[in-house]
Amino acid sequence: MARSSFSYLFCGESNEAQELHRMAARVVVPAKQTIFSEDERADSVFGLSEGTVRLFKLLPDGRRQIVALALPGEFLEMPMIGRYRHSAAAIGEVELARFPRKQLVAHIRSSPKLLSLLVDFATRQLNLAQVQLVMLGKGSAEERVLFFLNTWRDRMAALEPFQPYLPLPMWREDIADLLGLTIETVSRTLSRLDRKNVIRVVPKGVILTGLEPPSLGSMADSQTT
Amino acid sequence: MARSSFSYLFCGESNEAQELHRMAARVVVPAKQTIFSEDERADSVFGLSEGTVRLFKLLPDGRRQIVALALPGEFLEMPMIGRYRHSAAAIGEVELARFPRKQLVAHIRSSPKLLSLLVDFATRQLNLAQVQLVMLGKGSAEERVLFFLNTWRDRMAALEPFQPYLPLPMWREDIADLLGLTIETVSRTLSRLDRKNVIRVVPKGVILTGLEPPSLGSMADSQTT
DNA sequence: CGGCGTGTTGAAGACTTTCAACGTATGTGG
DNA sequence: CCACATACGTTGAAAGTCTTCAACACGCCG
Repeated sequence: MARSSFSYLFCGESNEAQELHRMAARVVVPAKQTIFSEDERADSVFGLSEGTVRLFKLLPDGRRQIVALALPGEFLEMPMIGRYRHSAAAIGEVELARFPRKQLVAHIRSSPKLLSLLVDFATRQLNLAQVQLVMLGKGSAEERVLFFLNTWRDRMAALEPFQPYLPLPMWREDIADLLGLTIETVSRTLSRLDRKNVIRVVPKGVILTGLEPPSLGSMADSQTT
Repeated sequence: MARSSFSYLFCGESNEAQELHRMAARVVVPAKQTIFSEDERADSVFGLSEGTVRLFKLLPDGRRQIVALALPGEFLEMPMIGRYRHSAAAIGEVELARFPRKQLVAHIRSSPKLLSLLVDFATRQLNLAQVQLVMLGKGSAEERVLFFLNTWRDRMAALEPFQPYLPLPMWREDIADLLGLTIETVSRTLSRLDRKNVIRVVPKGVILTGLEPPSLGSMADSQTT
């Protein structure tokens, strides 16, 4: 099994990973394609092997809020639930592991190890969501953008060694919908940070020149003792 | 064991509830008292038996964001984690079940039933957080207040039969910090909704006169098939 | 009865959004 | 290989919403 497959990333090198892997179908989805939509029956469960996926909710009038950006090793939704609670779409081309839900659920229920991993995963997601709540509730436009860049940098660093060049595979619209801003405000804020020499805005990313750790701690760890 | 104890509310009438109950110490905390603070070592895990608890994060400059309001039957934090990820404070007087964390964790790990319940709980919390993300990111002041009232009404209805009078045990400041607004804006918005005959503002609550279901669906269910 | 914590209302100010125009990049077809 | 079309990004000016600062009202408890 490849080190870059979802099952390995989620479970590590274990029997559980092997078993998950056997159960999964590899699916490649082209950029910008929808993977599933909110309220659909969740007959499949998806794990992300490669690429970035936006998880979002739509309001009746078309407003969109991104609730999370998924990275490799993460489920696109909580697996035990029978209906998708948000929509998912590929940002660039992505590679997914698709599981038949009934089969996956039965397997998870029978494995304390997997249940524990799932609790840890959910805990991590909850932490991420709550930190983002703080940003949306209390942060100015500049704080939100800096928070996003810091968070993104930390999450990327967990996948590959740090580089001053931080790739941003998503569009301005995605950043805006994640931070509860408009694309214009995001653009203006990035420009202002560039003028202040905090970052350098380059195509498809930024170069971090003067970025200190965020004020909310790295919320990536879910130490499980 | 009382029907109103945390263990019963969390597990239902089962052996697991009995065992949890044995492990718990009953603690009563007076109104406004802090229960634990963010970043402290989480040697105890708390479940809520009675009352309302605010879970919040503080920014270095003192700004406060409430990430959730806990109701009876809910853990105040994810139990498997060694350090509190947010602070908790009693709104009115509350009754808690306090568990020694090491013991509780060991017990949970050994019980697939409890692990499953925990996954379901985490899933529900994640859904709540994500719906709130949408509100904070995309909602106007009026939408946020209506969303809060609807959500609160739904959560209360799950505990006791619906009444047109909706008690609001928390202060204006809590509502403001939950919705990412100021107390003045909350107050003005409630007054405006009163003038529009959508609600009637009364001491310690509101009377719902013309409130339709929220636009985001009841996010209380985490159907687990 | 008085005082403090809490809630409401008003007016000025700040920040983000909206609407609009312009710039830049990418990719396809001639 | 260039030209143009389209999608994405940036910038400006006006407008709107929420915040801030301030004053006042209400209610509870000593």
